[in-house]
Amino acid sequence: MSVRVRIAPSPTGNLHIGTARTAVFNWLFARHQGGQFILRVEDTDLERSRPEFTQNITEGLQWLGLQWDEGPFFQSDRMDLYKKAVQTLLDKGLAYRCYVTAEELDALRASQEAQKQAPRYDNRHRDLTPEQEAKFQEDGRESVIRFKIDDDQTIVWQDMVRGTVTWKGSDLGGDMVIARRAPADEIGQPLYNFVVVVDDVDMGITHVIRGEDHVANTAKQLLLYEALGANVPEFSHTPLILSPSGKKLSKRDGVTSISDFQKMGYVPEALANYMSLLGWTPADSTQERFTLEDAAKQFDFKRVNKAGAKFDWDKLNWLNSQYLHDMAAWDLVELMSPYWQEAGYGFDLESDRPWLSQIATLIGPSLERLDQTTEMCRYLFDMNLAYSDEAVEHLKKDGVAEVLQAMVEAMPKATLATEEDAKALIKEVTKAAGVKKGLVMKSLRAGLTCALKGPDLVESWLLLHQKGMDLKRLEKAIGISQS
RNA sequence: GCCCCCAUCGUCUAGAGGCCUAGGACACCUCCCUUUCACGGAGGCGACGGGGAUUCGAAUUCCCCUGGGGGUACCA
Repeated sequence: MSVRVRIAPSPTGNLHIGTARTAVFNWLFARHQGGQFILRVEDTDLERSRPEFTQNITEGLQWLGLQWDEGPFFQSDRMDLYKKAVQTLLDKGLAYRCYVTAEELDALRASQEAQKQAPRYDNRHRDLTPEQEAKFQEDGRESVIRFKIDDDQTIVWQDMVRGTVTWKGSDLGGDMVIARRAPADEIGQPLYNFVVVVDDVDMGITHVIRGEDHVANTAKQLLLYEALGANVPEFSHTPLILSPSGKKLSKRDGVTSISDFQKMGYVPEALANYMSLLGWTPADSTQERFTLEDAAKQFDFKRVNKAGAKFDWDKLNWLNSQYLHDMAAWDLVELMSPYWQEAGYGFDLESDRPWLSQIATLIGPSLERLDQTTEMCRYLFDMNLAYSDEAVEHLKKDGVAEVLQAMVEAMPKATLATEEDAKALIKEVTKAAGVKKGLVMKSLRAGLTCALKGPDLVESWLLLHQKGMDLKRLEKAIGISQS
């Protein structure tokens, strides 16, 4: 039988990194097995689900390179199927209507808590007589539908990452609600744990791969498979991504949605690479950089960890920088240009092509995240750029104005097309002014780039020269130097 | 409270009884390259949570403790 897996995000927020990592594992497994990867949007919570989140999720998955083979399917389109399944359980006597009110339930929980007992439903309406039920209905009580859970049973499954997992029926909290409150002659909105099973069965899912936070759900769902008379899939519960403080990563931890990572200038290859490394290692554990395709070739749950992994920005940044450094100049230009545009820099992708490529070659190796290109390249675009304090301090030193003046005078007579040209000119001015070369270099850097740190000076100069920015900058710098 | 799970450098991890004086990567430190900053290169620092047990031999097996995490909805 061919492998079928799914990612089942809930559109109650943007694509979360935890969901994305689960998607990565599902995708890798599907590809490794030559199976199908299915996208199912779990929007049974009508209150919290929003279409823009669905869009964010699908775009994020595609951006990461996690293309699905089937879907997206929406649970909100499949309500009839679920209600029919609820009815089946009702008919089989495996589920029943429970008329307990929210207040009664609260009271029950409060007393359990007071006695330091685990909160659980006491199954009080499991065996209502027809007369009792009629009475509740006459009183106008609505009902939820509960699935019977036998306290005495033991639930066992072989988890592909955790091995044998055992659960006691009595630790499942009593008979579980599978459909929300509704008038007693209707079936209310079916709930998560139930619809998941109906869908996984209906869609022929062979392997359920999800986060460790779902283990208790799996125990409940296994009972539902049995009740529905369906084949049980394999389960894999992957370790969670933890915040640097060690807790399950949540929205509270700052950047957690894939679209935020994208905005910050992470490339999808790096992020996907990093996510797969969080909890999985290739057979050759020294191999840290790989594409999703390469990982898929050898992906195996035997090499997935059980312990949660803390999210480490440093390592992600490093991986991202590696992808950036290896990128062809023009590819990098295309990724950086949106940031330049946003900053209001003037350039033309067509006519400035060679110039832009040179910029990419120059700063590419220093780039860790794409968004850094804005500040890193500002001196190449912005004539109103402010001088750094250090640069001003240097410019005001004795002799600097003279050096710059000598350069300004020598420049119009020289050609500045190659590195050699620039170096020759520096040498010439250094000699004529009778100063140390270091002073010329530093002054030039301050005058030309408005800072004391930055990319290679000569290369930068050449780039500035092409746009006629060098002479203007130096003249402005002389003004500062003499003020 | 109750249930379940986990436990190797600061972090991600390799390790499935002798190959371990515990390997790699990130971070950090030093040096080299470079009259700047990065990049790159070469080194360095740095861990088997504790206690028992099994064994000739344990990071690797078992038990207890401790610590951490997850779950405990008419959310997903």
